[in-house]
Amino acid sequence: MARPRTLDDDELLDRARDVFWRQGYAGTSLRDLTDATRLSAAALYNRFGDKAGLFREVLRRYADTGLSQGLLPSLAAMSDPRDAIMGFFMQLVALSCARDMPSGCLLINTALDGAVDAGTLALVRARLAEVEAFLRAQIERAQAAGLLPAGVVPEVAAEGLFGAVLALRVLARLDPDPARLRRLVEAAFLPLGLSLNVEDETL
Amino acid sequence: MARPRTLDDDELLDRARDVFWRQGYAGTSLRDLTDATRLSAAALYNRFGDKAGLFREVLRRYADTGLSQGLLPSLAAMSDPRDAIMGFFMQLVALSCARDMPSGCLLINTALDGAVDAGTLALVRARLAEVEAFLRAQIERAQAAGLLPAGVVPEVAAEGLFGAVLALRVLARLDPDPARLRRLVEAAFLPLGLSLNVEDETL
DNA sequence: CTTGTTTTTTAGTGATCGTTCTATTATTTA
DNA sequence: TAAATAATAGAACGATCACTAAAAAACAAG
Repeated sequence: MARPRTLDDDELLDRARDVFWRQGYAGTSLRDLTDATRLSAAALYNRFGDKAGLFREVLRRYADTGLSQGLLPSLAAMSDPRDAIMGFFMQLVALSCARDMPSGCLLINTALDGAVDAGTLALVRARLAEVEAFLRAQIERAQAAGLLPAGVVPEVAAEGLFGAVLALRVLARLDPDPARLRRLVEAAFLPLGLSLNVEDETL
Repeated sequence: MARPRTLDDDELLDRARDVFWRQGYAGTSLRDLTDATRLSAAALYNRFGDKAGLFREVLRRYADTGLSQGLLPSLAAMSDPRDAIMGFFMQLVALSCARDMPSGCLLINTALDGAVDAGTLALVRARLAEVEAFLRAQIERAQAAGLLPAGVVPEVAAEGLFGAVLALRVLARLDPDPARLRRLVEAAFLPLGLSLNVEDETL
């Protein structure tokens, strides 16, 4: 009953994501986005309202596919919560060293971007809070199973691991050395008595 | 022999710094800078060449006054290197909670800003490396004085503390809760057997 | 084929971008 | 006072900014 789209939303958002990821929000122009999507500016505005609206959808999909609908549920389904935690950080280190993707985390980059509006920043905060909630849940699960050292407070331990996530994603832009990133994760694991599986060849 | 400047470089750079700090590099226009400095765009270009050159000078002065010429030497002069380390993080927490300054660290914000050129990014890396070098030097000094637990490797320990710095400055924008920031520092201090002076009223 | 609906492109809007040319202003030195 | 020098402001540069009105294009339903 209507003209079909030449590019579905998901593919469009993925292409726009790569541009925003590499250049930042303010550093990305509508021209950059039309070049990347092969769509006219008017077509983008018809779908997403304005540049900020498109960016918010990009962030939402980035968090959905990268966290909420992908990594986190599959990790949370693991039988040993310690494996879930270690798997999360192994994935993070691997992503931080991947050469075919922009460095760092789009959510964290955006959190430090002064050019984004308050609403978008709130979105970033909420999606990053999901990460900390995941870590806290796994720690609580591990504690209930008696898998953690005595004296571990889940909220505090989750804060510590979340801090390691932040440090990891910033270091990914400053000095993306896999060995260094692994040492940082090891240090964050110390209070929990955990250690990365060094024999994993994906690292 | 020539017309005097209506605003010296230091004051000019400080005003430009606040704008860049709040809005990011790409998010700051020449108009923003002329408004903040009360100088014409041509005057800025006469002094600094272009926007990127001005920004580099802003970063240099930010690092000079905030680190190289201010905090770090005075801390390094302390008799107990553990006090130097603790003082550094106490200062960082205090800065991260100060309401009269833009949140976060200009250097780290810039590190994650995709709109800056490679030369500027190299400058950021170098100045942040000074911080890690300072931490490493204090750890080595403490170790030589037998003030640290056995088995501490200065390079690795310094990496850990530097990671805490990064996490702290990102959290300052995400959730600037002083108590939370202090807990993060305490966690980073654990491997060194250190602890913040909780009775310090500046925190 | 016609109608209705939605997406698309085309072609622009005024505003603002970073930058530069030119002339003026303010000062020191001779 | 005159010449030299540097800093400044004013005015404009073409380019690009985010954004939009209007019409063409591409389908489904009748």
